[in-house]
Amino acid sequence: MTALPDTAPHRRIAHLDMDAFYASVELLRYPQLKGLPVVIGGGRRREDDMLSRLREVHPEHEWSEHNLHEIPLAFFPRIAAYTGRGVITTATYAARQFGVGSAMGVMKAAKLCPDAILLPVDFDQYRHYSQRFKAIITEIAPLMENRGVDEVYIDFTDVPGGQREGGRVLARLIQKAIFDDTGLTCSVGVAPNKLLAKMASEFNKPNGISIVTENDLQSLVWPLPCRKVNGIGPKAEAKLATHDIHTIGELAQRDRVWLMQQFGKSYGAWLHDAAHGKDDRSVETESEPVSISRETTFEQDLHAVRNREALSAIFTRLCEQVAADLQRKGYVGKTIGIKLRYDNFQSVTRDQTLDHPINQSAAIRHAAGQCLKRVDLKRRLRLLGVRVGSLMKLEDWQAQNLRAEEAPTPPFTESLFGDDYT
DNA sequence: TCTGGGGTCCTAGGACCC
DNA sequence: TCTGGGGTCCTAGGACCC
Repeated sequence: MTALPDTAPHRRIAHLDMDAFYASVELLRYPQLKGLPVVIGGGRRREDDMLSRLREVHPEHEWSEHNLHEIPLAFFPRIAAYTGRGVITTATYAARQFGVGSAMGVMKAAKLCPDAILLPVDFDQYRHYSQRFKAIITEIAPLMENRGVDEVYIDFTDVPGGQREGGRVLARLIQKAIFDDTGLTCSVGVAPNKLLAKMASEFNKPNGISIVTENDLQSLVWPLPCRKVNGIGPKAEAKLATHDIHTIGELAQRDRVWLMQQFGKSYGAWLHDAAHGKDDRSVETESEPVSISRETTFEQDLHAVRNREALSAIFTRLCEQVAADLQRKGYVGKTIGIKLRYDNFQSVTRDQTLDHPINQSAAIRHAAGQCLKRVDLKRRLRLLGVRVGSLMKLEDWQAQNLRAEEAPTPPFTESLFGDDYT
């Protein structure tokens, strides 16, 4: 029997979080906004056509994508001019000083910081930079898990240099490689698992690194509010507070069985583990989507009868968008559902599972139309959504179909399902 | 001047089956 | 007069995350 080498690597998991990602990408295009309060969000309907306005006012200058950095500040839209229902996606650190933060309504932010510049979201641009920084990471450390556009987990354990200084050396290398290529900064936390790494990446923002080991649990993690745990949201926080549990340390002191009685077997046990820094989830490099959906909040609330035509057109468009998404990504799905939100913000969903998976807009619209018949349409609506779930790869479905020698599903045509949502 | 859009996962009840 | 025990699938809602 051979002894384990005494150099057996410690599990080292990194969480990397881009600093104010959307806003930072915008600052690369518009460096003249550096240091100013800038807010990204609001979405749709942005009279953003700064270039055409500039060409009118300053025709002596050749305005193009190449001199965006010369656009005078006066030409940037101010948040105070905004009217609509959007929320904020990101704010620069200068804007955060005013108490503006993500998920806040734009209108509320306008009150807090009326001089802030409001830029619309530009997902294509963010996706582009997202792919770039992720490609840089995987060149250095191939085991990377996507957590959305601006976050990843990375398994440092077996990467050369990943153990040095607890991961600090590799974290610094990755930070530098990303900055050299994109000009963007990020914050990294390295810890024995994802849970702690996620918390650690927040310790030194922006452009920071923090290293956490098992021994740091009591000193660094236990004093934090429970809400800092990824998985404890506003509801759980409030319920914990009713039991006089405010910090992770206070949570850790509670009896496991008692937590399971109060919060349910599964969540209670998880709370107990989390408070003790336990988490054995691995870094997953691949994942298959479970559902694909599209939804939209209307500019004004709509009524099913009085705004029937508008609603019907929106409904059709959502179905077409979902179908296009499915086709582009190569999926079919057999659970078709709708979601709507009433003017009082209450949401309801209905869904229906078909015999066969589909990806055609007309078929989706037909099934979703059936779902729509099962909800109360007397209240005014503020949101409508269409979802396709129980997904499978189109190629798998086709292969399975051939094997079963089933008759091919009849082609769906618009004329077959011309009926609308009532 | 309230409160986006895209997801995942969990729970819980009922249907249905063996 | 008293009524099993799994298992899986479907549906609705809700918590949470980025």
